[in-house]
Amino acid sequence: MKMDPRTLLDAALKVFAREGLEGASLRAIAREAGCDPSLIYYHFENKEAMFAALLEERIPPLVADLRHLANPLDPRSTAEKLWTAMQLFHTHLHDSAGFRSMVRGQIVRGVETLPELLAKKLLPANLAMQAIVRRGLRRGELRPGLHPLLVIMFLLRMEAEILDLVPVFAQRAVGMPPERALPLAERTWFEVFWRGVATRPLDPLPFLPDPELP
Amino acid sequence: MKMDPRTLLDAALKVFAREGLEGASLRAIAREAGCDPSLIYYHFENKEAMFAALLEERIPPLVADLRHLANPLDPRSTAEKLWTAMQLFHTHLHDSAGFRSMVRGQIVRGVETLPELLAKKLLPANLAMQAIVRRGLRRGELRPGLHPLLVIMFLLRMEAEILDLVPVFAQRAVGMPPERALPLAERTWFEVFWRGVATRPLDPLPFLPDPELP
DNA sequence: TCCATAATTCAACAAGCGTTGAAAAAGGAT
DNA sequence: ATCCTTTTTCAACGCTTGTTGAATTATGGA
Repeated sequence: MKMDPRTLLDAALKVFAREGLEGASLRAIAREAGCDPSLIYYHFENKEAMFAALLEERIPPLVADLRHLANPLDPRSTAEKLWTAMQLFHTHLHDSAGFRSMVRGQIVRGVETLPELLAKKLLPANLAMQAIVRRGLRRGELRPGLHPLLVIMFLLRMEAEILDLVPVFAQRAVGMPPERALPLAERTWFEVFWRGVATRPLDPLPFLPDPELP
Repeated sequence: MKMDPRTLLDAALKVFAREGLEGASLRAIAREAGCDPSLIYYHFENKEAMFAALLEERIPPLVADLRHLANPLDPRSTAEKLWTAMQLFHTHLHDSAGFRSMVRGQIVRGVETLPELLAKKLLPANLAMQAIVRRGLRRGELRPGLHPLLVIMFLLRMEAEILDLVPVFAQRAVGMPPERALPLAERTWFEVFWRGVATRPLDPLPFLPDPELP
């Protein structure tokens, strides 16, 4: 019947997103894919290798897009670049709740093998983000004195938080379906963030999408 | 030798903070307390009951303080109230990394018995925070149109994030010992947040502590 | 000192985990 | 059909987990 490794990865992604890296059991992944757990070991070295494969699909394209964005010749404003960076994280990682929770959880817990690999892979993304922020500081678009790392942490951690929590909270708390609440939360967050870090917080942000869209 | 349940709770707190609710094993807690795992069942009904006991110690005082703060007769500005609210979460929950990760993790995962109890306990805290935000909106201190729940989520989730991540990142990324990096990050975050949500973002915030303190 | 009760440990359970080696099934070429 | 190789399943190992009932030790009052 020849199982496509793709199917296994898709199943794994589903389970990782629900349960996180440690919470996702091979048996659950196998159940999701409709096969025996041991079959996974025929196609992948082990569970972490599956996760690494999923990251490998997502991180390089994200890094490439971020590098493009950080190019100083790109004439867009720092505001628009940061907004776009946030959207890039959304489009590349929105289905990787397992990834997000792991990055966060494992960083707090200590250094193991996977986060180290992860840190290496994500370093270029971090550098690209820093380049954008430093350029914004030099050009006077960002308030002087802000620590670039804190700026990046604020923007991206909250975006991850929104991706995780808003779909759950939306219906019961805001009374909105997630597909409307998510763009609203992201837009609101970026406005708050940008006013917070900008030298001229009251300048309009014409690149933001219309919040009144149906 | 009569083991004080207090000692068990302290040991549990340590392990919960390191490993989270699911990651913390009874055997690890028992090791930390220097006793047999089964002894825990003599003093507590089960693991979740231990966790609930820890919450029981912390949430009511937090709620009481927040209620005081939300009192409309308290003449302080909305900015100072929100800053104080953030500090209250810090002082009451800074040692409860397990609590923070659980609230976040379990909310995403779905509703089980403990989070439901938790939601009930935290509802008054949520209402007090909402009261502060709505009062700020009425008085024109907060930008009109902001969703109160998003405002609260932004402020407190990032505070939790800072408590979790800054102690880890401080040394290696910002080059500071945590005891200096943490106040800096909190202060910076609140400035960003307040400029983001305030009607007059450029007004000074005289109640903030001096960032240049030794 | 004896004894009832409280406090603690021991040993084991069932369940779930990641993983493995061998057995079974399926597929393709001759 | 046969043979070889690729793919899949079965059964099990060793480990950790939460939990429990019985056995053991400590404690305090008569």
